[in-house]
Amino acid sequence: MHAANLSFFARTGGAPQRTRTSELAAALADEILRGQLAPGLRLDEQELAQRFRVSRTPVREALGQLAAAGLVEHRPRRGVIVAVISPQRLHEMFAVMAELEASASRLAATAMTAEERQGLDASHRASQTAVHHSRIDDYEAFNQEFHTRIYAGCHNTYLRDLLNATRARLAPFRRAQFNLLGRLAASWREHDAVVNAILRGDGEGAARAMREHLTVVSGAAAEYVSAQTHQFIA
Amino acid sequence: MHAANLSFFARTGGAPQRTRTSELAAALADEILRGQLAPGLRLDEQELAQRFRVSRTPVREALGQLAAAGLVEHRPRRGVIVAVISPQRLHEMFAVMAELEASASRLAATAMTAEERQGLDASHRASQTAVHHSRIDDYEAFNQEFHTRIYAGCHNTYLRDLLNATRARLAPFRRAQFNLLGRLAASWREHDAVVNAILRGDGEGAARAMREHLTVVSGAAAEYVSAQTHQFIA
DNA sequence: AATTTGTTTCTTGCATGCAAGAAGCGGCGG
DNA sequence: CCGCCGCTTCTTGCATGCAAGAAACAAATT
Repeated sequence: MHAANLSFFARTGGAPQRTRTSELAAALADEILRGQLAPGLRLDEQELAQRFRVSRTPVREALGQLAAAGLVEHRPRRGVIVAVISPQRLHEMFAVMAELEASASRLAATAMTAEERQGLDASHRASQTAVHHSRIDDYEAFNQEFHTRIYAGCHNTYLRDLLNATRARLAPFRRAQFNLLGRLAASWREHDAVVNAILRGDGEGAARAMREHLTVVSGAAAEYVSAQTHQFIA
Repeated sequence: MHAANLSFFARTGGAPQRTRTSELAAALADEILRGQLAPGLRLDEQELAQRFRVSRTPVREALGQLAAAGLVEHRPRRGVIVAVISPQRLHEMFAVMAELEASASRLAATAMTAEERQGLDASHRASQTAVHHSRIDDYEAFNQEFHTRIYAGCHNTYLRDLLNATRARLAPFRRAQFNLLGRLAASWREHDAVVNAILRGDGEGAARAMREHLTVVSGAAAEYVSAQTHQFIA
């Protein structure tokens, strides 16, 4: 799985117009979101400049933009570190993620086109075989698609931006592939509730189903990560 | 009313540590959010450098951060312009604002402390006199306070950040003081529904009431602005 | 021995310089 | 008369240089 598409710095649409600063920002964001640069790690300007064969200027500009996006923390005159997310804040972000997805579901229930509804339904049905055969990786792909389809279906680019940004910031903490095996069937049933509500245009029901679904998942993930957060405190 | 606190660049907590770049970013964000720099306006690096008596470097860094935050648009090799918000996107943002506030209300209904509930109730009751005397300015202040108290009451700093950011970006379009007079009593009743739901711990009810409240307000504002958006296109 | 202060070194923040694109313009051709 | 092409100029993007602040270290004093 390539995390690059999670990055809101991958401005590679239309007229890409690559500039060193933007490439650096995208590359660093990617490494951070993938967890290759651990939270708390100090990012040295010179070191990065050497590594990417550029001067310190574009490095500084990229770091500044990452700081504005919240991926790194900038202590004036004291350097830049990869943002450290406290367990508290992690819980908050998961909670907001659930709320945002619930909102997207509500909007999607009334805004989706017939084609979008069909596509969502088809994808969801297809995922059922992955459940039957306990193919976790396949299901995970369907799971991604499920959420992405709903993001698209809400027809609200601002909400999609918020969702993608939040999802990206949570990405490093999802790697855990937390015992999805045991939840495969349950997850599908939860998805089913969301899909049915959306198909019948029940926004409120879709929102509630999605919120419940994510509250379960988020809870587990947050617990899991919180338990081992010490490794990030360094 | 000073808009500085609306800016997410006003990182003036703890160790302020002023750096020219951060001051520039805050100052420019402020001017943009106040509408002093019209959307579409081209921001010349040299000109800004002269105006703020600094070199181009901090100006460039500040602009890069504003671009990362979405307040300006960066066309590589072609300069930076103040972000233009289409009527479409404006509608979307208002819709998301309503969803976010609804979520905050839901969370507040269960997370608020006894003191916070008392404070909300007291403030809301006090605002009633402003309605009786049709004192719009007073009511507007209470209105602000009402929303701020709910932001605080949800006990979720990430959600608060999203709310503040969205509210800030919408600020330039709210200036319109759209015929609040006629809505004074209605607004208070809508607030009343939210407050009652929160006080009785009814998250779902609070969310619904808040969403309805904001859908009314947002709709009006969006219409109003869309109608005269041409002035921003140029 | 511990703490504090002075010094050294290293990093950051900003200014400046230079080269590569982009916009504007004049001339040429259709 | 209009459109296209090369040139000029201006702006941006990046590199480099320098000074101020912070961290690290050492020495001296209590």
